[in-house]
Amino acid sequence: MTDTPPARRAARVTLREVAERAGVSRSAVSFVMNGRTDQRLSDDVFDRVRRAADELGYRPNITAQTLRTGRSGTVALVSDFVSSTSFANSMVRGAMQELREHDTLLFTVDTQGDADLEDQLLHSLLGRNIDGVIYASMFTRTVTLPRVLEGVPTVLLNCVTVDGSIDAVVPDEIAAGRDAARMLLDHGHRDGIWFVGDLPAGSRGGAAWPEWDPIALTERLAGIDQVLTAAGTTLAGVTAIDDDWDVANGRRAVSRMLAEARGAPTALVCANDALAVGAYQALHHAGLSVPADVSVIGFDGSPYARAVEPELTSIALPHIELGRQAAAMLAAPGDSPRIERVPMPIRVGGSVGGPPSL
Amino acid sequence: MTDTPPARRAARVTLREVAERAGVSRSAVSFVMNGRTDQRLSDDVFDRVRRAADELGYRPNITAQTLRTGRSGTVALVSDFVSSTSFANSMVRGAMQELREHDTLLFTVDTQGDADLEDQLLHSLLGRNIDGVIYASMFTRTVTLPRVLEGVPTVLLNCVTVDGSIDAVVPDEIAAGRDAARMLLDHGHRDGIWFVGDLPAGSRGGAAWPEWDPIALTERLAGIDQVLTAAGTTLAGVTAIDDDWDVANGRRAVSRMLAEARGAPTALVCANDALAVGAYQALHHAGLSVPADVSVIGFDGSPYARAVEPELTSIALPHIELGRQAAAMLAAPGDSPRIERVPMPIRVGGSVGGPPSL
DNA sequence: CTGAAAGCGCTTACAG
DNA sequence: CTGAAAGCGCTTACAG
Repeated sequence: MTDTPPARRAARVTLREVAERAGVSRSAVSFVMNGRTDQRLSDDVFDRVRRAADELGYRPNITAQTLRTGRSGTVALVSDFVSSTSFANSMVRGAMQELREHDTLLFTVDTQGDADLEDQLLHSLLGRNIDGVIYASMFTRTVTLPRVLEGVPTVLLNCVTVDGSIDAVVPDEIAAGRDAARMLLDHGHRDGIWFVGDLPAGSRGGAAWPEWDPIALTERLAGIDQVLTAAGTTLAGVTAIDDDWDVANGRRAVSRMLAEARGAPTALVCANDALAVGAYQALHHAGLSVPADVSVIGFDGSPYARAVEPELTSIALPHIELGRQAAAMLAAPGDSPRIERVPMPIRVGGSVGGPPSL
Repeated sequence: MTDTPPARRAARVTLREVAERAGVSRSAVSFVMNGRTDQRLSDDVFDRVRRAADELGYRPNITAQTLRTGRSGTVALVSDFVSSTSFANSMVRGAMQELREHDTLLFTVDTQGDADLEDQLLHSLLGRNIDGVIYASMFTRTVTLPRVLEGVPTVLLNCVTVDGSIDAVVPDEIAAGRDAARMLLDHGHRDGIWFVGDLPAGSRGGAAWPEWDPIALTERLAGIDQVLTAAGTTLAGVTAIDDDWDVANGRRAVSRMLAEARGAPTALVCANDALAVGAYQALHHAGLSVPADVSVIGFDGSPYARAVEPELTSIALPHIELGRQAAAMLAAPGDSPRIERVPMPIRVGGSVGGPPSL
């Protein structure tokens, strides 16, 4: 972008020209354009200015306003991968929608998890007088807020700081775990419920991002445990997944589990939809059908859920709503740090039924 | 965002302070910061300025630079739905990556196809002195460039104008169609090749966006026709899809087709991956297996392709590369309108084999 | 009720 | 080789 000529520079009408045409001072035009009725300008002046502005097609130079006021009507969504990958991307949509209501435009920036790049981008954004930052993560996890953001209005999206000192919006994973367990109990399952997708012993956050600490898994399991415990039972087992939570690993893990498990499972709760699809395949190979023989629940509400037959019942990540609420929080600053937990809706497919014994 | 205090306003170091600390003029600081060696400043001045800037943690106020120069180091990706939906969203990623190389930040804006909203957003962006616009569409189609963009450096992403007068980057759909056909011919298919996914007679662009004119379908079919014709054969048939190109409609259409078709198909080319997944299901219900009885090819390279067994062979939309090239084109303006056709890579799964007769 | 003036933080001819 | 000054297009006390 070094040698492009400035966009439409010559053509733009300026406030001064509006003032001249309307025969008033520049102050008056400014007041009218900003709808400041507290200046008790005459109706006549209001009309003349509006007309002149319309006729000239005047559009305020927001850069100049920003320089003067320090406010840009601009916000940045800074994330690791959110805006550049399909998964989780709807958070951007939610944020954009809400920001529209506040006449605020959105910068979108991904750091790929690179701290230097992040620092550079944040400085670049701050140099443009952004009014605030939505700091987002693709996976729900704990983060450390970059130091540059101290003093900058910031809301965390899909992540939290360890001390909970920063406004944050996260999915309600514990409730989601409870919902999954409750749904299975309601269908009559009890002692044959397995969880598919624990991390390999000793690891945190999966192979791809070993240093990350995903709280989704922990909380989903916690929610499930709560409900099962209250019902006087417990998970029949938990199967680890070696690497990524993808279809092939799900198939492999469930095949192994079916071969090894004493007492056939009646239901599988899978850490995400891709694993659940793998589970479908493993069940199919074992001659078991969903949901007649085994019920399956996934998490995420991803396209995977609609790619299988019967469609997968999945507890969806409310990405749009997460994004929207983060933007709303940024727009309406509160005093104490707020941690908003957004409910995860259940997308009902046909993958949950009663246990085969009933 | 009306009542937030300006971000870090008080804290920012200004060029004047650097000048004072270094004991030089503001001009000198400006020249040093912009690396202008043509001013023949002494090495001593250079050093003193750099040191002062470092010590004070000086960061130029880009808003002020923009006001002065008319250039903001900022570009907008304006689209219908690209940045707010998962599909096609990787175009944003490609654009961001390329823009990084040019120290340019990206505004992201979706109009939901609403012309008024689009107009409003474009004015808002232009008022912020953006240097250029990437005008993108979720589906490959023809567009009319908004009038506000006349005179603004613009590159079309995944769309073209009817007259081809604006720089554009689109996937090479014709070549993709050819590739699909050639792959099937290479595997020995010939007279049993069906296409799944034509529009219902008389409609354009699908039920959801009736006024749109998707060129993908036309061009894919054209490419297929070219190759089959050259090989002395032709499509055995084309099945229409009523509404959206989704899994359920694909299943229904292929079931119907299998029931009605004279001469069993040996291969299905599906207009997108979701339809292909539906085709898998229909074939399965009919007791046919992929690829032993019927080969299947999809388009898009979406997650659907990995949700089925065997994995679907799909001709992928090169979203990242599309975005990257659009950004590169914007950064390096050429004189004549350029239409760049980006190859669509074949993601080989296990869904293509020889026809059953071989 | 209205207008002249200062100033936001830069860049860049221009004079010395 | 360096510095003082104008100006980008606004907003906003301040004086009238």
